[in-house]
Amino acid sequence: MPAYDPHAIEAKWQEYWERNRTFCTGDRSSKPKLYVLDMFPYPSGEGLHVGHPEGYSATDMYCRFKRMKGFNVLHPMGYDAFGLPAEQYAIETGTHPRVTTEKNISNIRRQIKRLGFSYDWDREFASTDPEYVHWTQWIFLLLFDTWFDPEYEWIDPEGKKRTGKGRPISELPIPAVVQTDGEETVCRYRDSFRLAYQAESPVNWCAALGTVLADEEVINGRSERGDHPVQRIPLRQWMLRITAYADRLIEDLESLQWPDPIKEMQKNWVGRSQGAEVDFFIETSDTSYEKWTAERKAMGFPGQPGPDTIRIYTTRPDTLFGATYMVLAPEHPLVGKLTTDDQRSEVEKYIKYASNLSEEDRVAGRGEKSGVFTGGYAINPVTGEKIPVWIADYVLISYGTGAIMAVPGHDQRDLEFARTFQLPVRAVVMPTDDWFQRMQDYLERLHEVLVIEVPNKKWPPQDPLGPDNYTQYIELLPEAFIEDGEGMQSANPGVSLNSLPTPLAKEKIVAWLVRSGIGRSAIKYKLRDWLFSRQRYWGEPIPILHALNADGEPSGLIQAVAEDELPVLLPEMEDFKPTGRPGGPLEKAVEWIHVRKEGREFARETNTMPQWAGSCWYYLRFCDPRNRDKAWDPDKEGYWMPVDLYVGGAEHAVLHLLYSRFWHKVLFDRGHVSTMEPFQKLVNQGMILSTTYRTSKGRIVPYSKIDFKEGKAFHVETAEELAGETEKMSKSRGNVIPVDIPVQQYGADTTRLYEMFIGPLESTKPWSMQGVEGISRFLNRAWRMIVDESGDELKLNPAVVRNDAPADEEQLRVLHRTIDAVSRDMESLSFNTAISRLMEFVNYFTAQENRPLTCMESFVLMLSPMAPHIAEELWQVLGHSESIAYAPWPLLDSRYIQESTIEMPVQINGKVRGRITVSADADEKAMEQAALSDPKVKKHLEGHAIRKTIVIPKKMINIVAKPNTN
RNA sequence: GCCGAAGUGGCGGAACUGGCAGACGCACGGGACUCAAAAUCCCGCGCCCCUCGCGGGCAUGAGGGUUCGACCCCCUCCUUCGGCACCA
Repeated sequence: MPAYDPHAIEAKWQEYWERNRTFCTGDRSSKPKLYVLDMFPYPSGEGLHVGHPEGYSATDMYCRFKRMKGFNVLHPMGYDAFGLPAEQYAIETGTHPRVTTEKNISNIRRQIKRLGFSYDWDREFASTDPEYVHWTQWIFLLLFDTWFDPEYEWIDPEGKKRTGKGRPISELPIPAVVQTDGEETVCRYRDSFRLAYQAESPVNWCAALGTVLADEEVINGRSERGDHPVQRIPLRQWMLRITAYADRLIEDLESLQWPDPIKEMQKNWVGRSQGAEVDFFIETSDTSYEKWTAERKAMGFPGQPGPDTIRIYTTRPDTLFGATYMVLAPEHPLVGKLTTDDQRSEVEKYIKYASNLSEEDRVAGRGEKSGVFTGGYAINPVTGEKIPVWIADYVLISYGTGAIMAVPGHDQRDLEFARTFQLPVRAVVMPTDDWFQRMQDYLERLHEVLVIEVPNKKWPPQDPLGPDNYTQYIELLPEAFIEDGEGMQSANPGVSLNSLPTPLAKEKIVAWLVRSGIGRSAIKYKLRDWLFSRQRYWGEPIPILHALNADGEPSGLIQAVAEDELPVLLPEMEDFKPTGRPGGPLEKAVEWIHVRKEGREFARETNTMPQWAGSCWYYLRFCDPRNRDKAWDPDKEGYWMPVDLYVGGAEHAVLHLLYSRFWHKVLFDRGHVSTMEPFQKLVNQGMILSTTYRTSKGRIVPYSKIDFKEGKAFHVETAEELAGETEKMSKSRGNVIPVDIPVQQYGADTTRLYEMFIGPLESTKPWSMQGVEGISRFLNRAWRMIVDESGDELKLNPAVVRNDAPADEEQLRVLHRTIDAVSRDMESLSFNTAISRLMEFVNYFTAQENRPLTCMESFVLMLSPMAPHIAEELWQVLGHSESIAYAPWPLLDSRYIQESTIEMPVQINGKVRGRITVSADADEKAMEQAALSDPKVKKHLEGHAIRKTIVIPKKMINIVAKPNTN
C-alpha cells in the first residue's frame, strides 16, 4: 500500500514522538538556547478553527528548523483557562467551571496534538492548576510587598544609569509624623504606597441581573443579556500601580525587536505628555485674590491645591492668556462649592445624567458638546480676569487633574464648546502662513455649504485670511489653530510672550508661573492604574485578609495571606448564580471567608483576579513548570529567558503585552528575573479569513447547507447559486472552518503547509479549501518522487535506487539553490516562499530519470520542519533508523550557486530589447561590447545615437539612445 | 476623526538593497492515458493590437514627481482592512 497515506503515517509518528519523548527539552546543554513561545490560548468550548494553528504552525516549523541547526529549543504549550464563558455556563447549567474547563482543554489538546506540533508536553499546564494559582498569588503578594521609589538610582544590566525602581515595602521611609501616630497609621501609610492597593472605582452594576458586568457585556447603557438598565456605581477594588512604570515601559521598548506599529501603539497607550499644572483662584473663596497671590509668591506652589483653587493640567501653558473659561469634570470635588444656588438644580441634573453614562456612551454624543454653567467664577492668573467655571462630560475626572482651562482659540473641543454656549474666543497664538493658506483653501471649498450666523460681521471674510483679520474672525473659523506659532495678545506687567515661538513661550511662562508660585511643569500619562479585581468566581482568589473589628466589620486594616498558606483555592460551590450584591459570588462562601488566626478574626478577600493574571507570567513558569518550592528556579530562568520569539495575534498588541511587561519589571526590580524585558522578538500573525455565503436576499447560509461544485456554491435546498464574500471567521457569519475538517480530509502535514502557503505570516489572508487541495497534490508528488508506488511494500522509487553515480552539475545547482533559498526563508519565517522553492525542486526532480539519493535526502531534511510526518516516513524509506528531528540541516555549498555564465537583459531606453550571455567574470567593457553586438540590439539602435550606457554587472545593461535627427 | 497596515492576472500571492513584473499554487482551456470516470502526466494561460514573428503596445488602485531605470523613493487623491476613541 505504498500510496501516500497521511492518516496512517501521522498516527504512527505522533505515537513515536510521544513514546520517545522526542521533543522534551533538557535545561542544560552545550548548544545555544532558543525559547520560542505561542500566546497562551484560551480553551473555548468551540475548539480550534483553521485560524488558530497559524501561529502554532509557524513557531513549530521554526523550532524544528532550529533544532536541526543545533539549538536547544524550548517550545511549550499550556492554557489560559480562567474566564467568563465557563462561569456563564455554570450559572446557566450548574456545571462546575472546572468540569467545563477540563473538557475544553482535552478537546483542544487533542486538536493540537493531531497537528503534530513539537511541544514539550512534559511542561504543559493550565492557569487554573492549583500549583500555578499558588505562584500567581505569590506574585500578587510580591506586588503587594513592593513600592515604587521614583528617586532610586541604579545601573541596568546594559550598564545604563536608571532612576526609579520597585523596592520592598519594608524599605519605605516612614515620616516621623506618621511614626508617632502609631502602628495603625504606619500600616495605612504603607498601604498607600504599595503597587497593589485598594481604591474606589466605578463598576457596571446591573440590578436586574444582580451582578457586575464587564464593559463588553454592556451595550448602550443596558445589559447585553436581557436588556436591563446598567448603572455605574463605585466599588472597593484592587488596583495595580502600573503608572509608576510608565516611563520604563516606554524607554525599554527601544531594545526590542518588535514590529514598529506595535511599539507605536504601546507608546500611545502609555501616552506620556509634557505640560504644566496651573492653579486658578476661585472667586467664592474666603480670602481675597490679592492675598492669595501674595501668599503664593511667598510660599511657592503647594503639593496639594487647597480648597480655594482649581488645579488644571495643560500641554499648552503658552496659551494661558487665551483661557476664557474653565471646565471641570462633573465628578470634580469642587463642583459643589462653586455652584451657586441659581444653578444648583441644573448642575445636579447634569451630574446625574453624566454619572450614568459609561465612558463609551459619553463618547457616542461627541460632536455636540454638552455642559452646564456652575454659576461660579475663577480668576485667570495671568490676566486677572474673572472667568466662568462650567462642568462638561468632555472633561474626564480620570485624566490630568479632572479640570481644564479652556482656550477656545487654540483647542478644537474648547472652540466647539465655546460656540455652543457663546463664550468668548481670544487669539493668543499667531498661526503660520502655511496654516492661513490651508484655512483659506478650506474656506473656499466650503464656501457654499458653510452657514454661520454672524452678528456685525461679514462672513466669509472678503480679504484672504491672514494676520490682519485673524483676531476678528477667529471664533468663526471651522478649526482652531492648535499648532506651534508665535505668541500674541499675551502680556501682563510681569511677563510677555508676544512674538515668541511656541516652545520658547512655554518655557518662559512656566518660569514665570514657578516664580509666582502658581504653576509648575508636569508630566502626565494617559495610562491609568490597572483595575485588578473582578466580582467573579472563576478566577484566582486575591490572597488578602481583612481584619475585623469587635462588631465583625472590616476595620480597613489588611494583611497578606502568609506565603506558606498559599495557594488560596476557590471554595467548592454548587450555585454560581449572582448574589444580588455587587461583591461577587464568593460572598456566598461564608465558611471559606471566615478566618481565625492567632485569636483574631479575618475575612477573606472575595474579589478574584482578572484573566490577564494567568497570562502575565506563564512564560516564566514554562522554564520550570513542576517546581513545588518556587515559582521557578533562578538558574533555569537565567538559562532560558528571555523568550527569543513570541508569536500571537495583533489583538493583544496593547493590553496583554503591556501587563506582562509590567509584571516582569517588578519581578526584575525585586531580583526574581534576570532580564528587564520578557519578549525579545515579537511577530503578529495575520488573521485567516473565510468565505461567507449569502443568498440573493442577503441571508447567511451555513456551510452545512451548501453544495460546492464546479468551483461554485449552491444552496442544498433551493439550488440557488450563492455569492461568497471574504470575511472574518465568526459564529454569527456561519463561516467558521474547524481545524478538524482539513486534518480529517487531507492530514496534518497538508493542513500545516497550507496554513503557511496562503501568504506571509503577518498578513491577513483567506482560507480556501481548493488551495488545500493543491498542497495535498504537492505532498503526493513529493512522495512519488521518492517512493515506488507500484508494489505492495514500501520501497524506494527505482529512479532513486538506480543511481549510484553522483549528482550531475545541474542537479547540484538546483539542490544548492534550493538549500540557499529555503534556509534564508526559514530564518525569516517566510514559509510561503520556502514551500514554493520545495515545489520547484519536486517539479524539477520528478522529471529526472536519475534522482541521486543525496539530493533526495537533502530535500526530505528541508521538508521536515514543515511537514514532519511525511518527512519522518520518507527518511525511514531512505534508510535511516533515527528520527529526522535532530538530523543536521543540509549544508550549502556556495560553489554551486555561482554561475559560470550569466544571462543579462539589455534595455534600450528602459525597455528590454535583447538578452546576452556573458561569462561571470566579464568586466563592464566586455558586457557593453556583447550588448552592442547583439543582433536585436543592433537592429533597435539603427538610426540612433548612443548617449549613455549604464552597466550594472550581473543585473542588466541599459543603453540610452536618441534618434538621429539628420 | 486620529493612528497603523495594505492595494500586483479570474483568485492567493512572488519579485533580496531602485535593475528582466507575474515565481509557486488555485481556477480555467487543450491534449495523453482509460471502455469510461477519478487520479496522474504533458501543453497553454495578464490585457490589447497586428503584417501572427524570434513582432509591437499597455499594464503593479488613480494622478503627478525624482531617476538612465520605480510595484519599490517623494507628493496629492481614492479604496479596503485593523486599532483607538473628546487625554487638556
